[in-house]
Amino acid sequence: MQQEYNPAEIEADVQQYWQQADTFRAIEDSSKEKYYCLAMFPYPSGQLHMGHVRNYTIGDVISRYQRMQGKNVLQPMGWDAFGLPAENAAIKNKVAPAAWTYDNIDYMRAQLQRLGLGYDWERELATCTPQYYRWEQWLFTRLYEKGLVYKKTAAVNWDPVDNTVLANEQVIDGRGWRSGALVEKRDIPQWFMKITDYADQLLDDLDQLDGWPEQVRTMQANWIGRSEGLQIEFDVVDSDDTLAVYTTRPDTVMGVTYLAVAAEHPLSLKAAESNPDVQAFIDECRQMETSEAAMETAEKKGVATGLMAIHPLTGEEVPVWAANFVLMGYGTGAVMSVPAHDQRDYEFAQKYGLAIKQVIEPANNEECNLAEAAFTEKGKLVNSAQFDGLTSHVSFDAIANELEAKNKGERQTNYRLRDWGVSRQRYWGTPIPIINCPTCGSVPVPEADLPVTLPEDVIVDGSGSPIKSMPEFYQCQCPKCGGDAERETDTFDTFFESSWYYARFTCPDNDEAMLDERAKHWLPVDQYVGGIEHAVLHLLYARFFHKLMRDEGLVDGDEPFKNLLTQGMVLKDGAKMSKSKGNTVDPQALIDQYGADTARLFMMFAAPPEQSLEWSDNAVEGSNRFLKRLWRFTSEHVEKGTCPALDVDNLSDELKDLRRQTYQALTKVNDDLGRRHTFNTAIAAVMELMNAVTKLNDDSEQANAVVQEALEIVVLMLSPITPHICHQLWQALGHDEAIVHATWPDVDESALKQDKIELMVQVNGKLRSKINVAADADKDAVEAQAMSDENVIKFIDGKTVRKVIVVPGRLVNIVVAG
RNA sequence: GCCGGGGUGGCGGAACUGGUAGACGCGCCGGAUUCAAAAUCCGGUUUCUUCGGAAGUGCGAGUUCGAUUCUCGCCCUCGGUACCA
Repeated sequence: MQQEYNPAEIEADVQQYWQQADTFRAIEDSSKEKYYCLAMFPYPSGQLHMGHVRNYTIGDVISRYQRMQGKNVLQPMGWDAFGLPAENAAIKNKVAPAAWTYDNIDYMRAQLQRLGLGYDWERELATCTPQYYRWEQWLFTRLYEKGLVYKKTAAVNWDPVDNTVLANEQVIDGRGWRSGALVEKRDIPQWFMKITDYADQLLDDLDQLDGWPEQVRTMQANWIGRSEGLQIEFDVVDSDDTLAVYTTRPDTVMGVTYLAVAAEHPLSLKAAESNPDVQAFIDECRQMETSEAAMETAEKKGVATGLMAIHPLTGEEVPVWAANFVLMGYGTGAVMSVPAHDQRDYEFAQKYGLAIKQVIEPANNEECNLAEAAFTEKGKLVNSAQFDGLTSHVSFDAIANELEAKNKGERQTNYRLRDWGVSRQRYWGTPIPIINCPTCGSVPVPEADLPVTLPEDVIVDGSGSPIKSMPEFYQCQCPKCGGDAERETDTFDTFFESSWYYARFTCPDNDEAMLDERAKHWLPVDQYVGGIEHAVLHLLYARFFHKLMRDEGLVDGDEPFKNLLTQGMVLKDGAKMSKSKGNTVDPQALIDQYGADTARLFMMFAAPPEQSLEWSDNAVEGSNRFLKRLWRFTSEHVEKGTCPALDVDNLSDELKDLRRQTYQALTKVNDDLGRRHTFNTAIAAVMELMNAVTKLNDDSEQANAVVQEALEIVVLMLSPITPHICHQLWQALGHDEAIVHATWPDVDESALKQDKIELMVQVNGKLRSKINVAADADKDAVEAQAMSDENVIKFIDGKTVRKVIVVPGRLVNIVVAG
């Protein structure tokens, strides 16, 4: 064994061994328990960043640990290859998005291999290949036939200078990021998926996901936002029009003093024909950003349309206002306003001098001051005619019944969740497999004609998608009538591809079907690992897709991901690493300098996976130092030659102690790796054990045997985290079989036994002494020993003992008076 | 704005079920080794202190024999907010 730790050499050798032995190839084997571990696949942006290193190391550690538990592990890797950055790079560097993407994939694949991640590369896939995306095109046409897909107009951000649609992140302070032009809202026809048809399932099935973090389930439940309420119809004065609004607070309906409609609402548009103020307001609203955050934080503005609506219960006339905070694409595009009991309505009413009418008073004797703010709690009804005196709760049914009887209202379940708009006016994505025929309308591309292949040899110049000006792409015949028709030139939202890749990994080579029996073998994913930023959108869409595929008979079970680990971000100087901030650290430099094992060890040691991780050059050095120490110590130990068998019954106290520490560390690491996924504390436990092993000052043969046992367990415990060095150390410790095939060690319970344990003694909750007691001592004996302790007497002498609390195995607290 | 996290020494973090606050590592300080340095090894390291102790986990209250942990109200910060992935 070499004296010097040489990671570059070791890692190259070990990686070559894995490759030659095809170690990580996953083959379906029903005789072993399967374990499917998946880390969220990367967008091939060019190089790996630290977030990737962290993500994939976590997945690899879990995979290797489970493999040592005897599971048949599947750990695949692929590329989320469609997306905006490829088009931006194409404009900047004048390369086609496809070529840029494939180059990036080649480079990043090599980086992943250099990290020693145990993937089954046979299953690699890239979503930008027709072999992959043809199946989502196929599924889309199936869903079209089922009526789960429809077309409607929806708003996009339009850059009038670049003549292109912008993503929300490309709109900065209301202006296009490249042109600087004021961005406008533009309504265009787009495809939608009826995710709202699955809203109840997506909500209810969250209960099945006990392997998910509670916070993610809560976020998803809030996002879906199921509510029970009432849809109420208002007639419009001097018109046949009616105005529908939805409310979860029918108890406040008697307090409605105005209605608010979206700027693009038909009533606003109608009013604008004769009212230039309304037209001016509509024009102004067209220059608003479409993002929810921008809408909610923008100044609330409105204009009276001049129209009046009739309150369905009181018959009173209330004004109809157009307001910028009401979204046309959400609900009915209109809301009822109760300024006395809704804070936003209150502020709007104050600003425009609209009436505030109290109809709820606090149920208990609380104060409420409507001169200062709205009273938004539930309570007791007042100024509400026949409903006076009812509680908010009881009045729900009374008012709903009354409105239903008058045919002016209907109980309704609503969701905050909106249908999924999947159309993108971009080039680098999956073509939407629809043909628009002047006579037949929208016609799905027949299965035999799939895939609709995206041309890859194109020039992207920032003035819109190239396939929109390629007749050879869009000119076609209608599959129904045979007449001239045009292909859809929009592409899918890239969340489409990432919504089912986890399933395709089970059978990526199948060119006859989207999925086959292997999907039923491997799914669900046993452990999914990825960034917390995907807590809602990606994970919700993937859950939706799983249910769609289930209903097509393609997969079993309701949910795709049994357990979820959401990892935190990698920071430097407290901020997310980004090119614009100039605070990036290149993982390649880290690997080149210290090797993959040091990179992996640092990543796992610096913080628990769910928390953000602060980058530190010094701490990397520390991780490297530990590996060097481990290498040197093992090498020195091996030099001493083979050691005799352990004689566990005749060891010195010191050696017994070391054996106890060894198995205490193993117990801790078992729990940290297997259950808690707190790799940082597992590593700390191993370091602590190594400190104890190093300190042992005993040259006897039996000491050598105890050290051998400890080192073997240390190497086994570390091997999922730093697999290369452990592979070599395992051989040096005298094993012929590669450590990757070794099984996880068992705890020797007899080594953990202790005769005496240390207890803390507190007086009035303050630590005053520590006592050693027999491990099996009863409460009375422990209490007596604590009371007679010298340091304790100092604090209780002459005082009345009120109470003594004995927490077995932990502490004694003596409560005294005076 | 709304939804969900986080805040503990000089720094990253530990304390898992309400029971020793600061494990482990970094940094720093002192020592050994060295002609010297690097590397390595050993020891110390929350703050204050009259050396008895006292205070201390973002801020302010509360529950408890006992609170980093539970409750309420704030402050700061991060993620998401439906066309970034």
